[in-house]
Amino acid sequence: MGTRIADSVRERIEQMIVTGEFADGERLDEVKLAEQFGVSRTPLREAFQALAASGLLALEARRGAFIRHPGFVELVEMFEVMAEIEAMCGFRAARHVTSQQIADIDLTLEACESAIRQGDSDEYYRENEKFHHLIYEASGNRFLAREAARLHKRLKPYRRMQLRVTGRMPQSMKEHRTIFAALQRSDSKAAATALRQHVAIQGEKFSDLMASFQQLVPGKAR
Amino acid sequence: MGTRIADSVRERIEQMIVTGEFADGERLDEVKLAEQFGVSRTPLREAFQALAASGLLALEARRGAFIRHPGFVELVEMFEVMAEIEAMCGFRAARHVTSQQIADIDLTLEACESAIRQGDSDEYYRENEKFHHLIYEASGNRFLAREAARLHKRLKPYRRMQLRVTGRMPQSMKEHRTIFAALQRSDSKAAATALRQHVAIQGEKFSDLMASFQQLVPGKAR
DNA sequence: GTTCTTCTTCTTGTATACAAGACATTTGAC
DNA sequence: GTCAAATGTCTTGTATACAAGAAGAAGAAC
Repeated sequence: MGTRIADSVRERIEQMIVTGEFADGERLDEVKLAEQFGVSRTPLREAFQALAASGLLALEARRGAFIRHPGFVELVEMFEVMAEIEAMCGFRAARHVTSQQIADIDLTLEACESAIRQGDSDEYYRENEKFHHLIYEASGNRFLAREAARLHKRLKPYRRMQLRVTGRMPQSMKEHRTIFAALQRSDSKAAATALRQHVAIQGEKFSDLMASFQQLVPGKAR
Repeated sequence: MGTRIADSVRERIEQMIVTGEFADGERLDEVKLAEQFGVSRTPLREAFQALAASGLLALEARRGAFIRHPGFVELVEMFEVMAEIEAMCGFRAARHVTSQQIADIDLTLEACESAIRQGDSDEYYRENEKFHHLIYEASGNRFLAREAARLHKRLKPYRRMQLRVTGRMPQSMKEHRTIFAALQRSDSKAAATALRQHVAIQGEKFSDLMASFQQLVPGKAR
């Protein structure tokens, strides 16, 4: 067994949480889950700790582990921060990006367009993710890149549902092109603004997010 | 025994790490440390996991836990991000700050000045910390506030040594006043700029940081 | 003499056993 | 009848025992 049980358990639980398999505030029973997964409590507890560190779980001393879905307000707050972080990445990327990175980004954009033509939203999603990560890297600040990736991952389930909204894909694509153009001509401010706009929750995106949120976390109005 | 051993152990190790008691890359022996602290391996391992999540430790599968001091480059990168996060807090705080919060901030500033007059750098440090945290809170974005506090804590040891540099305290104080004035007149841009400047590593602060870094993590040039 | 293989030992990863706190239920007193 | 206290059960926190992988040393083959 070369792989760590604790890690695989963590991923499985994480998946279950982000797909909305647990209600908000629900208590996770160590023994039951361990039994269900066919492992002992030790790796399960380690998984709990990791999930708590990511903010998906709240560990209360001697009380247990509780599912902690972000409320709608917190979600909007997170997107607000994400927008600013992405803007920061873009600002720096416009100055530090290499021609190799420009070429890489160009490739993902073409893959994105191909995905749209074929109506393959999963493929679009994957390439979209690559696009953003490439910009994080291009910022030239590796700490920033890691933080951006972390937050990006945290927001994954909500962003994904948003993309399914009709007409969002071509609009998103257009924004990608705007961002790319700004990077190409090393226009820091334009890159930052375009990325901020691209990520920020405003206008109809607001109600789109709200809808996907309701779908994922029903009954948590706040 | 109302407190969790795992937590107290985590804090103790954290303290040991940030005070430079371990060399970079050093491997931490579970058994030895457990023995030294008089606890079993279980809470110690949990502490390791938490420290790894904070980035202070690198856990390599079946190899062990290794001390991971940030290199100088990474440190500068972290301060760069911190500056931007603080700017973001300030920008939002200028719009959302309540009169109660203004009063609270004012109090810490006066405490800061009193600390300077008495040459009490520890007291100044504590009030300085309060000042920044109040601004995080005043941003009105609780997620942002949490993230800012997290990064702030991470940079604690390096900032602290910087403050000891001669003449830094009054300069820092002046900047606090500028920030406060911007908040009072709800000038978002000025608040953001002032905070960015206050936190950013530039000019002589660069060499100050380098010096304190060398002192804390000798022999890690990068 | 060098290199590859094998064995030993050490260390981490996992399971299980034990202790102690928290919550609920029941019983007793007012 | 209601409230409080005590006890019992359940769950988490900690300790220890066991298994498996990795690094290092020793020996054999070339």
